[in-house]
Amino acid sequence: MRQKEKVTIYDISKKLNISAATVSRALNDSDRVSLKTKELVLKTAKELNYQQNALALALKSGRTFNVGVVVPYINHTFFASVIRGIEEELEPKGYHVIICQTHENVESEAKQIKTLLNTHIDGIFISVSKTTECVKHIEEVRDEGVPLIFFDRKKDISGVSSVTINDFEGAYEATTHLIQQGYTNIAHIGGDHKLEIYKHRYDGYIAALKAHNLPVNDDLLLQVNSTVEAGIEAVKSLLKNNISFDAIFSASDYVALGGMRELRANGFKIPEDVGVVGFSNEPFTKYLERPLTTVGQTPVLMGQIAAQVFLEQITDVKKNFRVEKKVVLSPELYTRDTSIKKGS
Amino acid sequence: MRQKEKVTIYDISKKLNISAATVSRALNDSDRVSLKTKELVLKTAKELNYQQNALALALKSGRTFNVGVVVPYINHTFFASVIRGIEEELEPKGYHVIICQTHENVESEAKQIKTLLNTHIDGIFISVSKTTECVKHIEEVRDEGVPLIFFDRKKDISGVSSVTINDFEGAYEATTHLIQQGYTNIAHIGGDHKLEIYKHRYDGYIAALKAHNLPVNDDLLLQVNSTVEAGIEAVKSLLKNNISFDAIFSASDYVALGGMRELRANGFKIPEDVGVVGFSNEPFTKYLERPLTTVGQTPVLMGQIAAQVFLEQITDVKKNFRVEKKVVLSPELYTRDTSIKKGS
DNA sequence: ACAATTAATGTAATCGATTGCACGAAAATA
DNA sequence: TATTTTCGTGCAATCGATTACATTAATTGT
Repeated sequence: MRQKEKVTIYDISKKLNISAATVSRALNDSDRVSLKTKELVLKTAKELNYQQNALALALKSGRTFNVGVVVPYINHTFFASVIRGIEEELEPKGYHVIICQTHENVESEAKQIKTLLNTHIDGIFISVSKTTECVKHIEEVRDEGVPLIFFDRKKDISGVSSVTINDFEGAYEATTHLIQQGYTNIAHIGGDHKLEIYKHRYDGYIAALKAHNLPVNDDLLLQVNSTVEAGIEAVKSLLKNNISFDAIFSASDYVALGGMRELRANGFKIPEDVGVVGFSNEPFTKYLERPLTTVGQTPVLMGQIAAQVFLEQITDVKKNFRVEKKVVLSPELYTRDTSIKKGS
Repeated sequence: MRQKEKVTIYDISKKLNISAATVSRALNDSDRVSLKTKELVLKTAKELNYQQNALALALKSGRTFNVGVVVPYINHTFFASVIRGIEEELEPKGYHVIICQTHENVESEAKQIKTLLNTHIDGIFISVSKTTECVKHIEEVRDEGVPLIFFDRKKDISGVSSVTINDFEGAYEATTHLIQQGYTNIAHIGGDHKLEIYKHRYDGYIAALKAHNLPVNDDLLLQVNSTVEAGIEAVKSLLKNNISFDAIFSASDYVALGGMRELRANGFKIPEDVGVVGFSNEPFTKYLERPLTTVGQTPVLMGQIAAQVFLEQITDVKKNFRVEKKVVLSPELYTRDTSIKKGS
């Protein structure tokens, strides 16, 4: 099967004995073409099954109607949902979303961004990788004049907009909830503070303890990757070091899952002996044998808003100015079995 | 911040007082350029930070070095892993992967494919949606001469290659395992037979029963969507109709998860009262309070092989012939807690 | 030393669509 | 009727890179 030759405006122009310029104008509904020719062109275009060549258009106009989304992992429900939100908002406007994964690797992130720029996308949405410290590759995007929007995991770069959730608030609420349930010795298994989100969750946890006059115990503070395996290891280390605790506030559902597994393996009952709260409201948390209390982040909404910020931005660019917009969403605590003491 | 003007071969040619043609040839390492100019051009290109304009190249050559991957959901670990495999294989060759979701909706699928074709991708990888019956939009891809490769969920279309797993074998092994564990009254909660994979899993289940002289009971056969909710509903309906069973072989881990939840809610013990086996080896299955027995599908390998088939195909197209290639991978049973009777 | 090669570079068309400018015809105005 | 507008259309350049063909310069052979 050979490649079908595509129909171009020249084919239409030849068939109608008019110039390609007129055809182009007719297709773009210019007011400098007579109604008659317009209709004729439109009819013929349909007959020949004309499809505008996106590449030629992009080359000429500089706009591809493609945007890039860069995330650590596409199979984390949180990111997948944000992408869903972005798609929902941009698809009606004719945009196409190119999704890239970094697997939490800066080099990969830099490479993906470079490729995206080379593909001439109209904008980039990014949730930075855990290993991202140097932000040169991100500043480059800004300097090329390509709209960039951070979501969830951002870096402080001047002139760049972001949509995040109030991680502090989420952590504060989660921790307060545990305290109100009667837990007093709450461990926090968080993530690397290089990522703002983990720093904020940590801060929220600390603030909640202080607000309730509970001591902060450094032994109860851990920083790990957000994987099930890391959760298992974290609890193992707590137990090995004979550190006593009656609850865990984890900055990740995966870590919480691993932690609970290890606790059970060591004979602890949840929530009787140890209360557990996670973060992200991954779908599996709801369906566990004992559903996990967790902080939800309204990811679809986050994506939608990020897309809106992008759309504002591109009209701003046309007007030749740029506004830095910082949107912060509120999280929501889903109270489920793992943090509700039977007695209370 | 204004858009930085890009450096083109004309900028290089002006600076060196040579023609753009020579610059182009030098950059492409043509043997019709003197070594001196070649080096000079390469040096100047580096100095000016020249980046080839992918759009112009694509317009001229017809190749974009972009491929599209169309899946129902990107947040299903199975699909995400296949994508990972495709990326791993194609990235070194300079290809970029555009990921599209259909949300199990044919209309969306057709639209995504149309957009991909319009974006002039070099090939398409697809796992069709559940609702895909009419395959006109897929035949169109083939007819346009764009390489198309099915993975996992395929349709029978002549001239189209595919990479799948042996679902029959996986189901046969899973069912046989349950039988060997002493379960005799095994329900099968499958999926819509419009998808080959579910038909094959059903066939494998039936074949295993027959091979062990067990009767096939229509009451024990259900077809549902692969969601947790559907699993809950399925078990509800079995219980409501007083249909007795001592095991479930589910064609989906999500359904199995929902099913187990409902069983427990009704006081059934797993695996003592009811044995359960899922399908896909989703990561959460391993970390459940009671880890789920399930059939693994080597998705990364599937992606890699699909990519290889694609690469073969595009060289074939150049040679002006096309081979239809059907690769079938072997699944693997992960035996875990939910199907191992304590006594045995 | 002169014709015949060969090597290196330039010219211009091409990929498909857009758009500023120019031109002719028809319509409106004086 | 003469003159100015308005309208519809065409010409040609442009976006950036590639490449067949032409041309010039350098090299070889006799």
